[in-house]
Amino acid sequence: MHPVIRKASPLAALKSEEQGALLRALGPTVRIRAGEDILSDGDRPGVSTMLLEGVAFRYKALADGRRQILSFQITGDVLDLQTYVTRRMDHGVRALGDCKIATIPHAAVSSLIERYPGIALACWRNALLDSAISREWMVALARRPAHERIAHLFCELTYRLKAAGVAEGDGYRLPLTQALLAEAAGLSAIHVNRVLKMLRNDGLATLSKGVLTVNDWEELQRAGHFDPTYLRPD
Amino acid sequence: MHPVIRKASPLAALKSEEQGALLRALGPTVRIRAGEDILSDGDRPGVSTMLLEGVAFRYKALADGRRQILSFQITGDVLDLQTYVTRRMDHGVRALGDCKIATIPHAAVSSLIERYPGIALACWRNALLDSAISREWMVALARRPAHERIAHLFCELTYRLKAAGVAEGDGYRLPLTQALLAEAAGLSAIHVNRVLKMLRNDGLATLSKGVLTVNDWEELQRAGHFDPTYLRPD
DNA sequence: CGAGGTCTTGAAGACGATCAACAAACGTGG
DNA sequence: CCACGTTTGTTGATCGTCTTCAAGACCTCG
Repeated sequence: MHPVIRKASPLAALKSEEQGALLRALGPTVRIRAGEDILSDGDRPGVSTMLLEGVAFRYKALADGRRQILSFQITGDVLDLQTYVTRRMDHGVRALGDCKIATIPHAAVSSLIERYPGIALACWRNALLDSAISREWMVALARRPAHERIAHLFCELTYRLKAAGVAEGDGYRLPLTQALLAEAAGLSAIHVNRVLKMLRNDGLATLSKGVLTVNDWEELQRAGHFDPTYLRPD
Repeated sequence: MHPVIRKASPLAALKSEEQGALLRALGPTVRIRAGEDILSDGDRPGVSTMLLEGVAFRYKALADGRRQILSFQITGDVLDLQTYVTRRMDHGVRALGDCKIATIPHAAVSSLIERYPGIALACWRNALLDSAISREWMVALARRPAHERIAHLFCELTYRLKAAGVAEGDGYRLPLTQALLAEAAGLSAIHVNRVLKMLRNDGLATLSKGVLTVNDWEELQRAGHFDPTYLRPD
């Protein structure tokens, strides 16, 4: 299997004929450096973008300059299939660490989903997984206290990255600053700092110098009320 | 145009031939009373459900019994096209007021989207609109203070219901209790009460006996930082 | 070595939750 | 029609979580 079609991804179910067609439609690989926008709010791209390597995040900017991170995307995710239908991006997508991407012209998307129903279904599945993650995250933002939110986010990222075969072992590279974590969790950076200290002291997880170390996976899941069911599209 | 295919809905762009095919595929109309589940968490329906009349809401229950409302659905929305792909509901959908629904067997969905690409596209558009609303709501839950959240929610509902031609004038029926509003806004019912009092005293909006009256639309939009762009799929 | 980003800690204050009590509205049955 | 229990709405008081302000330590990289 091509490394971009990572295991456990919605694309993994594609027949090899379909995988080949999809990969052939991809344009050249482009490197994006950490912190750069892959897609900006208001863009009207004529292509759809696939994340080949690295971690990126969706975000919205508020009028006063604050930002809210909406979700994280990992290797193998299609970042803006939506622009194929709606044309205009209503949020930005930014590289967390260094990334590699490739694009597919919307016209090629058209003929792919027309010719290969399996690809259309896989894209649909991908979008539904994103929605499921959004729903779970809405509940966390609205109802869970700070330490549960952070624990839950750590669980989700760890689970997804491991399922994708991108992360291994107890500690893995995750170039997330406390400020970014605050923008994801709907908290202030200062409070994130205090929560991280608690998680560290309690021996659950440690985020330091861009490496997330999960010290007690069972307890971390409990702390974040994490149930991975929503990540398995069944 | 059939009243179910309400104006401004993603389905409104369908050719009349496609509309006819869609409507013929619908099963008999079923009445649902206020407060009843249309779909429950964990359901594996063999049909997809369309909301013909009324307002419903998606929700998730937390382990401790609290609930979070994820979104509101109105006349013409397809409630669980997702089960066509993922089979299992990961949240519930409940009737806010009395509703009418009709179902379409998944097999019929299959042949519809196969035969009429326009229907597939409209369904896709419908799903993307839901996602856009989720994103906006995530920002509100994470970053906006209570009165902005409530104002924003009132704006969104008013805008959508008017665009759909379901609500008219400055006051319209919306059987929303303060407790439910709290479950949607991620607040306590008591605080919702105080916020409503403020909105009422400031002459922005009044929610009383299941009727939402918008007293000052311009000011309400400002108070909620409401920009309807995200509701127009372009 | 200096500069900017990141992390850390303390103190004060705001926003919203919780607790407690009561009023008003509503539906039901007597 | 009234008595009632239940749901919904209202208000006050207290408390806790998280924010904001302020300052300093650490780290990395030119």
